[in-house]
Amino acid sequence: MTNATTDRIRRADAQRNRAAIIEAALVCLAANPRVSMTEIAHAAGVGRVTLYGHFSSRRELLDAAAAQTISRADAQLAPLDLDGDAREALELLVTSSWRIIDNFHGLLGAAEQELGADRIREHHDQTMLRVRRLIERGQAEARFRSDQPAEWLTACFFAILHGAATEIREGRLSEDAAAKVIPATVQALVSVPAAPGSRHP
Amino acid sequence: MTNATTDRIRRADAQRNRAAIIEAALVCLAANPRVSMTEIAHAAGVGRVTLYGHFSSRRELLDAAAAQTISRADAQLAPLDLDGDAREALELLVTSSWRIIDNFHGLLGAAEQELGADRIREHHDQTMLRVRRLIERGQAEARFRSDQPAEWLTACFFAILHGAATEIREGRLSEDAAAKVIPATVQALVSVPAAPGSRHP
DNA sequence: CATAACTCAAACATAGCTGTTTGAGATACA
DNA sequence: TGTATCTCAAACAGCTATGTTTGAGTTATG
Repeated sequence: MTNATTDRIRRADAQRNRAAIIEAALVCLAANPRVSMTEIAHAAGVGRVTLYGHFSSRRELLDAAAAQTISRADAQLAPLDLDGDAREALELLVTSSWRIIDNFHGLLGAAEQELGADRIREHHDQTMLRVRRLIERGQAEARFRSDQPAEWLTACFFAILHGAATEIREGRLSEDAAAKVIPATVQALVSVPAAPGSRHP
Repeated sequence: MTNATTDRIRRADAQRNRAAIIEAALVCLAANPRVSMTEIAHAAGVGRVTLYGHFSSRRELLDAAAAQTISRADAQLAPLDLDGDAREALELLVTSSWRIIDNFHGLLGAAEQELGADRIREHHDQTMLRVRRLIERGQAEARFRSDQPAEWLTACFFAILHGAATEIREGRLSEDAAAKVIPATVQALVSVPAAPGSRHP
């Protein structure tokens, strides 16, 4: 089984299994960045030897999973126009990205142990920077709270997204409900707080 | 070296080392629930054999770390009077607990691999329930937003606290700054949002 | 000061995981 | 249908980490 073969000439079953392995890797890594290759194989419904037949090392599997995640992120995030109203831009970003950011999280965790996994880190850094820039712009325009550092608000953004992914993974939150609460929660995070003296109804 | 010996009759150096090992375990587990015993020993400034001299297994060390965390939590959280104004109660809870909740997080992660680590899970569940009850009360009193499930707001509470701990651990947030932004962020999470039509300054 | 407690380098055994090989059976495809 | 690809059980090798033992040196304590 030569891994240098392009997808185009793989048999149907090999293609299916390869895709299943990558998907299983992303799911398992999100839950546990140190998941074993045996578990990933099992989650993909293939044997361990088959997994190694497709990816000769953990590193190679991580790279393939990263490439797929980056490709998906590029397809979903790059086209986003974040130049309009900061609130609406943030909501658009949240709505488009919350599912995929959890994949980054798992891969980043795994990448910590694999020296050289620069691509995934760099891509995630770009995403973080993008979020941060948007938050900074919202602050400059007084659309977002500026009493807290943008860096902290960015960290909160990701914390909430990952928290949501965990809730979904553990069955406590449905995807439908998530699509509603996540954007609202992120908006709450960045909203300018009411004046200290004002009372809420 | 008999581990059944009570602390009272341990030599001073043994007491110091034992405490250092537990503390190192909590710190290391918070960063990585699967940290090796070798790393914990190193972080504690002792040899691996010394660690095993004090704790005959990973499980025993986890239990001791859990016992200490529970004891600290009890000392710090149990006396809190959460019966007053929901906003103030939540702030009190945040201010008192954010440092210790990260210890629970690491221990819970480690506990996932150790069947029987029920005490730490149970204690954490109690804490979660306590937060959730408070949030529910705040919702019932219209002091907190009720358009999102209390369960979700509880998850966000913990996500923010853990996010903060990570930021501190990685040097991006100082403890001083954390003491300011965390309570404000948690308040933002639960605050009743402004009416959809109102505009912010 | 004498002695017990404590520490730890070195070495050992074992378990679990990664990575590899082999060959028979299954699957895909022309 | 023939053939190449693909899969995987079984087995192997090597590595890492856990848990254990030994004995010499260090530290604490009465």
